[in-house]
Amino acid sequence: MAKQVKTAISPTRNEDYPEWYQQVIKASDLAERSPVRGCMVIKPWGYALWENIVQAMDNLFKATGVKNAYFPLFIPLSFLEKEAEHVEGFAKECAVVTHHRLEKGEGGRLEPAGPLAEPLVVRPTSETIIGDSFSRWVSSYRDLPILINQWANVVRWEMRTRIFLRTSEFLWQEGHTVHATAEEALERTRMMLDVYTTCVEEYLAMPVIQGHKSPAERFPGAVDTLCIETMMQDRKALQSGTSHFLGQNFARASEIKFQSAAETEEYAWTTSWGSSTRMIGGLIMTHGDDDGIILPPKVASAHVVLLPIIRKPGDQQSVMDFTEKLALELKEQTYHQRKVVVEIDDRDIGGARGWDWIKKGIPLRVEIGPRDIAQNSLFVGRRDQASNENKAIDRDQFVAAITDILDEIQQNLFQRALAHRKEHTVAIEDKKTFYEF
RNA sequence: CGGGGCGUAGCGCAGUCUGGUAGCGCACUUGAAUGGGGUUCAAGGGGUCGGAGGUUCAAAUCCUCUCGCCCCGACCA
Repeated sequence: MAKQVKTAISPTRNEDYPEWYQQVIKASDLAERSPVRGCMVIKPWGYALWENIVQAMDNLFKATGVKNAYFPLFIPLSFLEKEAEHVEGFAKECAVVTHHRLEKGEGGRLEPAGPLAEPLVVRPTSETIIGDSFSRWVSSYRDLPILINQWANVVRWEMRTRIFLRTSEFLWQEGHTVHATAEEALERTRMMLDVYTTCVEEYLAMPVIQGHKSPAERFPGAVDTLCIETMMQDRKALQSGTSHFLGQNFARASEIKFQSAAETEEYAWTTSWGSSTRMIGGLIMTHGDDDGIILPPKVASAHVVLLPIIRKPGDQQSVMDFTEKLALELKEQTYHQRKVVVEIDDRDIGGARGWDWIKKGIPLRVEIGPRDIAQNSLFVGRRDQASNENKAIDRDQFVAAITDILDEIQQNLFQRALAHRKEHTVAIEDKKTFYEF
């Protein structure tokens, strides 16, 4: 008799949301905790998801004229001291490198040796080190604008970490631009917020609300910080990207000056904008259900898993042939600039196999047995539908329709998240009502 | 960093109060039977009991210190 298990994940979201989050990640095969405090190991299933997000976002950046570059991991301590408010905000929570050698000490232990003349800070963000380069890249208004992005890791020694949502080290992109006028810099600040909105809504299927951060929440040294927020299933908001108008603050700190057409020397206007692996945390908390994560097709690590069902040894050959031929045809389909990614799972582990893929959030599961082959059909389960709602679909129709089905899932996930947000949003016009609420 | 909880096999836990041969479930390996929703049976492998020091004939268990994890709070640029 099959074990009576109602949901693949325990506890459910309603029972204990934070614990559900931990469990759903464990079951998803996306990532795991590492021996290093607050740091995570991103496993292949999770990294493929990140690569797809990177790809989508990178294309959107480049479409606005942004180019990628790379700057050092280490920032001289003195660089961080240049911008007064920046100093305030970044004085804490940084990893600092003070030595450059290890020596064998007492009892064979390795001990730091060779103190550095100036400590190096592992970048928590790169305004200052990139600003240093910009100061040399800019001398004339003809050099502007400069539109740079880097994909990198950064370290922020947070007191409390949660996998994907806030880790000591995380992967992100940081864009840094330099402009001749405040208007142009402001326009860029808003433009990149729109790019984030597009990416998060169209690829991650998460409805976004744009806004301004309060002065207290503003990036240290910024004149204005714009952000996008998304509502999780526990009805809390998650910041999923920020875009900063830095005014001339960092230009003054880093001496980014240029000669204008009117032959005057002026400080440039800069922006910076970032988004990180936290988006994956948001994705999990937006779409996940009590059976695990649900990956939106446009960024899913894989689109469809084929599950051959072999009952008798004699069926092995014909089922596998049918499966592999189907895989080849599916892989030829293109879904939003990406070839359809197909997994074949022929492990002989019974029903646990299907549940593995449900927990991993793959959009489509296809069971292939002798019965299906006889009828040239497939038994298809969609991750955005109940786990027992599988349907028989004609094989050739499925191949022809797979991109439409994936689109349907993508849309469905977005609409579901949007409905959830609407249901739990209240418009409040005055302070009194707000505090009462 | 403050409050609370917890560290025993890959995961989840019992054993700790009352010191006496290291256990259970799942996972894993092998074999067999099954087979379209977590199947069953059998036989196996795997543990410095987070770490260090102490008490004792004897420590997972008692004492001291320490490290780490989870939740809440502050922080989250």
